[in-house]
Amino acid sequence: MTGYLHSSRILVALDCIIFGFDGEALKLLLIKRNFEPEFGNWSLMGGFLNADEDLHDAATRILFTLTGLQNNYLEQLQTFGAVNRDPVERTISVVYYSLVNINDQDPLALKAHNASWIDLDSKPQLIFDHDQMVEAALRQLRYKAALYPIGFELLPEKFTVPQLQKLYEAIYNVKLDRRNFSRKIMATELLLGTGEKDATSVTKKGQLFKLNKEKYHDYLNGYQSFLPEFTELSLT
Amino acid sequence: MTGYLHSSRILVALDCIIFGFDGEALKLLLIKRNFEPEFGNWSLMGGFLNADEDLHDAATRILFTLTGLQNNYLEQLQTFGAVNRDPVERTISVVYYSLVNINDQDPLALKAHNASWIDLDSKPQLIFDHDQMVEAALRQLRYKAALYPIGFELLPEKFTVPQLQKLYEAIYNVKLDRRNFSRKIMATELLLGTGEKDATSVTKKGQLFKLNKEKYHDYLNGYQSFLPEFTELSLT
DNA sequence: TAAAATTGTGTATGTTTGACACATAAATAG
DNA sequence: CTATTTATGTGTCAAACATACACAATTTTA
Repeated sequence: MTGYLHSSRILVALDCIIFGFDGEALKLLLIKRNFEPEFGNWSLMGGFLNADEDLHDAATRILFTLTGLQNNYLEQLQTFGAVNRDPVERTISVVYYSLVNINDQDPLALKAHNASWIDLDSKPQLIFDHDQMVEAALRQLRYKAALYPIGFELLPEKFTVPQLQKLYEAIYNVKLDRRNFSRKIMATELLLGTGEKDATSVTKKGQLFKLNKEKYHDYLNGYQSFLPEFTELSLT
Repeated sequence: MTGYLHSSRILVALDCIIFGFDGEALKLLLIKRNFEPEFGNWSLMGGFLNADEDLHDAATRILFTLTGLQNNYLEQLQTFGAVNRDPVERTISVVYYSLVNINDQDPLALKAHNASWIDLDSKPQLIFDHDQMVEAALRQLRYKAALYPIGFELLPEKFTVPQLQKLYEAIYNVKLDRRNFSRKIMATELLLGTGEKDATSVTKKGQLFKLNKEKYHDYLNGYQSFLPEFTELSLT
């Protein structure tokens, strides 16, 4: 029934949950607001939809503005539309979440927006309904990462199996068995050995792998499912 | 960054995908439009968000208007926001999907809106991007019904195990083994026997069950997962 | 009254998960 | 430089689960 003339045109915002991983914990890129409203409080990065702009393009723009990155994993999450969610003016917010490699971002852009990476565990209270948005994003990340190998989006191009394991442990907040995890991952054929060894880590032993792009896209397109057992984990 | 004054206020529509089940096939409640634009073509039921109305309330209102039903399963799916998706005016559409018992609706409301139940398999082409919406809704239904027992929302209060099986076969477009399905379902403890037998079906033998509401809510809240093996099915 | 169809329960097999042992290589402490 | 500690890579085994298939009982249909 779209297409009627109608009087209620409404402000459409976008907010973006940006996930990163530093090798130990899941992190969020948050903004300490140096502008009104809610000056001094923490929030997600956001912006408004322009009249001549696709929704997804707007999310891409907002992400680029903050991180300097353009080709990240970016997926629409949900739209928040309670009447009083923004006290200033009725605004609905289309929420996206993004997975980025924490090393790739533009530090100047971050500084300019007063943004910093915060451990998910020690997240401050956010403005408006942004806490609910983060909660929903984490749920979605957990679901999605169980069926599709999107976790790799959070890692650098080359990584070790234990690094990958730590990532999944951080996402699902569980301890996994090294041996079983390794076997499982290797069986997916998603990892290509590079022959190199990890030089950055404290312990130098891990073999560096990179992603098998072809297999990766097969999994993304759903021809096979990734680690379905994680779908059963209680998501506390 | 919500809260700025900003000039781009945009028309916000809602469209609703309504799933039903007639014992054999999954069905959609669709509208043959007797109004402009796109007069004579098929579309989803939709409407516009009022300025003083929560998003979810608006979806509930639209569903009620068409079906006369108020307490159905109703979940937000995704927001569609391509610039030219609606040729009349820039409109973003927040899409909801709903699961209803096909016997419970108000026939007068359906008539008044020129709506009818159409087999998913023989769906006509819909206006604008509504075909994409239906596709996304089916994907979501398949995902959700694998982890949560929301399929029951499509059945009458009392039903037989074979009826339930047919529903899952329709949702996932597969053939399931009677014996294994029955065992699996009984193990969930979601079914309470009523002692009665099915009088309506051609074959009168099936025992009628009803839903164990308590267990049902446990599953919905994610304390256990339902039939996770379906998450692995190829969703063609 | 017999045959066909549908429902309910049982059993066997192959696969996968999850728990744990051992060997090897690298880093660290003395 | 050597021994100890730490982290990584591969292997085995039992329990749980999915899958395939057999048979009995009841109702419908011919």
